[in-house]
Amino acid sequence: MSTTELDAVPEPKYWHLKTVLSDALDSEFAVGEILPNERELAARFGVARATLRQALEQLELEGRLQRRRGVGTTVAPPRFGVEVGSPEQTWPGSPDDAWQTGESDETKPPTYVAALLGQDTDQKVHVVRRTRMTHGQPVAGELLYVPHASVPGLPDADTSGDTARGRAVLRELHRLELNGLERTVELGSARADDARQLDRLPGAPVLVVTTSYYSQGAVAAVAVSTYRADTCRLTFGDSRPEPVMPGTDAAAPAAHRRHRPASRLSRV
Amino acid sequence: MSTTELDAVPEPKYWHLKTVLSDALDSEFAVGEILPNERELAARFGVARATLRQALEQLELEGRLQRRRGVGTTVAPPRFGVEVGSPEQTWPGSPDDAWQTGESDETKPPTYVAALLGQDTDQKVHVVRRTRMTHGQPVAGELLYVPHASVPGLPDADTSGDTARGRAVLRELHRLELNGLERTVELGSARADDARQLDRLPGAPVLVVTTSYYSQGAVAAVAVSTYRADTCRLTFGDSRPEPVMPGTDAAAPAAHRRHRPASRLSRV
DNA sequence: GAGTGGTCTAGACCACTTT
DNA sequence: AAGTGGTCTAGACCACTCT
Repeated sequence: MSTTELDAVPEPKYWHLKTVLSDALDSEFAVGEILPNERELAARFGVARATLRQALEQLELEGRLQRRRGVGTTVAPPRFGVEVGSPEQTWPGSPDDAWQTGESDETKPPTYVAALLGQDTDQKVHVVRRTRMTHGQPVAGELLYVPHASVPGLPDADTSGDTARGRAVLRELHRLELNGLERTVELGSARADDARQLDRLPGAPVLVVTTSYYSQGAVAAVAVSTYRADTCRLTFGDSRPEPVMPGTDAAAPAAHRRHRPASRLSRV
Repeated sequence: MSTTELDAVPEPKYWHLKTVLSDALDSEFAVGEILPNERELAARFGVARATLRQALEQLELEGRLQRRRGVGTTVAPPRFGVEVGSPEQTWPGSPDDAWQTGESDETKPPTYVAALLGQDTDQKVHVVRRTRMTHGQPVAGELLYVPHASVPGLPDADTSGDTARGRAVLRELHRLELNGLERTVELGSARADDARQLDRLPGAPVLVVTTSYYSQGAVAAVAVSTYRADTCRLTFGDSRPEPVMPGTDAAAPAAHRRHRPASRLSRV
């Protein structure tokens, strides 16, 4: 079996493998279909399992595959577009937002959050856990940090781990005027708790969105959201010059919510 | 039952290793310092090199380390914050933007770009290559796709691979009115050409930002930018609630351009 | 219990950079 | 030439999900 071509360019095997597999996915497999298992695939391509896995890992990173221990490897559907930056700026927990409020707690924030909030590290804040669902699947987890100063009306009674308390924090937060917000997006890997929440293994790649909510010139709250990087495509509707039409379902420019906007990573 | 449940959780070695290394980085190493080589580290921790590498890979993914073949592994500086979504919406190539215009070409766009542009796949468009530099390092590469319809004034003379032509395309583009834009962010892996441009190996993780520029209700141009995920933190200055005051320079909330907002991935 | 992906080992050689 | 990280192998065992 002369392996055809390309001895001139010492392309790594796993890289070439990835290309071959990628093509095969486009032409021979349907979404949701299960691939042959790793040992079989490795044998079929004449490589060690570790090499085969290196290719699969990349394809999973690109959202083309989904692997689950004990089950198998399946062809992933195109990534969801999850809206992160809607033109109308609202506090977290607004009636229309896609998050489910979870437990609330009261702890010292991590240093980088304390820095964003402009307060000392040893000062406790409210922490509200939230989850974002799409198509019945959890796509993101969030920790919302709210300093006591932002929700002065909240009684101190501490029924920790209570979802009712989480809702109370959000309700109090809404009394403030929202003066703007700022976001950053970076790559991270899922901590153990995030991973569990997202139905992934620890270390899975996530997109970390950090949002600072401003009120009266100060940071009133900080949200750290971790989105599954394999299944999500974050969308920002910066957009639109026309008069704001809140409530109306995305009167955004047409032609982009297409049938299946093929990922840039698929075959052209 | 009677025994403590501590060993009930078999944490993977590489995961534990990563934690140990992460702590060591914070306490014993300075930015830029080189670590012992992989064989030595593996021996020191009593694991196989592959296992050690699994931990290093994660730390690199999180932007904590930087590895270069033939050189060694160094402690990475905190991620840059690169502004992606400024409040003032401008065409690419505006005088203040951070991009260097490169070669221009004329080819068929990939299918997903054609879809965004709302035109057939076999129809050629202008393609302008651009590079974004920060601190003397390339942090992003971009392909800007401009349909002929958007730049009717451009002569057809094709001196392909010319940077002057790239600038001409941008200049013509600026004649249009910009009516809004839309962005998506997703995780990808660097193609061979991107990798070369970003001084990384193919397959390196990148943040892919896709921007659709709208003019008169249609998509006038599409930019696909790939940022180094290991070194970049994308920032979006969504911000600002006050009545829209175009032209006025972002009266954005202060206190957020801090000295060095520690990454969420560093020790708390 | 059978089958899957996840972890781990102990080697080997290659591609690259520096000396 | 020496030293680094990058690729690859051929095994082994573990954790998990199904039936």
